[in-house]
Amino acid sequence: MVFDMDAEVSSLFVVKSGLVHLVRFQEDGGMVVLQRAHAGGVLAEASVLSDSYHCAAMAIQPSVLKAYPRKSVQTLLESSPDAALVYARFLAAEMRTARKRAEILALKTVAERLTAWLTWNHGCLPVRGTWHHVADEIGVSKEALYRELSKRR
Amino acid sequence: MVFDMDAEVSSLFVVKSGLVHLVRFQEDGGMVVLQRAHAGGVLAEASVLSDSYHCAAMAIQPSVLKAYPRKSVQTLLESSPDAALVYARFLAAEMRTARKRAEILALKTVAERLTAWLTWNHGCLPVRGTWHHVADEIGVSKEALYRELSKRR
DNA sequence: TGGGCTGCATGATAGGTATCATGTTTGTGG
DNA sequence: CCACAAACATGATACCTATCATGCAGCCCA
Repeated sequence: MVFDMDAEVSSLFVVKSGLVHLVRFQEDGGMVVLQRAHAGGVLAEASVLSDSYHCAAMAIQPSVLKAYPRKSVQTLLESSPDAALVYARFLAAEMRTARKRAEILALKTVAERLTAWLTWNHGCLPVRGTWHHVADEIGVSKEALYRELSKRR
Repeated sequence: MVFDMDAEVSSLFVVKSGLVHLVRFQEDGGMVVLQRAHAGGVLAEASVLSDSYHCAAMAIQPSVLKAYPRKSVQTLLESSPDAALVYARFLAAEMRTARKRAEILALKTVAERLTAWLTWNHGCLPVRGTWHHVADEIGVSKEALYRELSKRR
C-alpha cells in the first residue's frame, strides 16, 4: 500500500518501475480502479493541492517509486509563477486523457471502441506484445479484441 | 457550432443555459461525445493553455454562453500567482470527475455501475425526474436503470 | 374535462460480449 | 537446442443489456 484514502497527503509519487493502481473501495466491498500507473506515471498529481488523498494507491507488482514531499511541491507552485502554469498544463493533458477514456468506454461495441481508440492514436496499431494492454484500456476482454482485429485484415 | 476542432482558441465559455456537447469526429464518420455541458458548465477549460481546440463544441439545444477572451484569461493566469493555482485546483477536480466516470463505465453490469455511482454520491438517490440523466451518465439505458432500481426495493 | 406530454415501469426478443476451453505461435533463458 | 511461459487466436455457451413495444400515472394547458 503506497497510501490510503483520506490519509494526509505527504508526497507526490512518480513510478520508476512496476505497476501501481489507484483504487477506491465501495460499501459492498467492491473495488474500482481509477488509474493504472506504470513506469513514468505520476500518482496523486491531483492531491498535492488537497489535504487528504481521495483514493488509495496499491502496488500490483513489486515497484519502485520516487517520492516528492508535498511541502516542496506546494512551495514551488506558490513561489514560481511558471511552475503553476506548467502544472496546470499537465493537469489539462491528464484530464483530456481521462475524458477520452471515459467516452471510449461509453461506446457499446468492441468495434466502436477500437475505432475510437485508433482515432486518438492517429491510426497507429499497437506494437505486438501490448495488445492486451489496449484491451484493458478500452475495457474489453483480450479475446474480443483479437477477434475484432482479425476481422479487419 | 460554438467552435471547431483545430481552430484557433479564441475564448473560454461558460454555459448559462441550454446544452452544449464537446465532440470529436472519427474517420468512419462516427462521433464521440466527450463532455455534456449544461447550465454552469465550463467549456474548453483545458484549451486556454493551448493554441487550438482539441475538440468541437456544438449546441444540442438553444443555449446561451458567456465568452471570456483567451488573452484575458491567459494574462490573468500569468500575472496572478494565485489565479494559476485556483485554475489548477479546478482542473484537478475536473480530472477526478472524469476518472470517476471512466471507471464507472469500465464496470460491466448495471448493478455494479449504480453501486459505484451511489458510492460517489454518498448513497444519495437522485431526485425524481432526473434518473434518466443518471442513466446517461453511467452509460446504460433508462429501462435498465429502472429495472435495477426496482430490484433494490 | 380531456388531450397531449413526460417520467416511470415492465415484458419479449435479438444481439454482443465475457468466460471457459483449447490450440498455435513466438520468444527467452538455461 | 529444448523447455517453458507469454502472447496470439478461435470455438461454444451463457448471460446481460439495448431495443422495441406497451401501459400507467402525474401534470400542464386549452
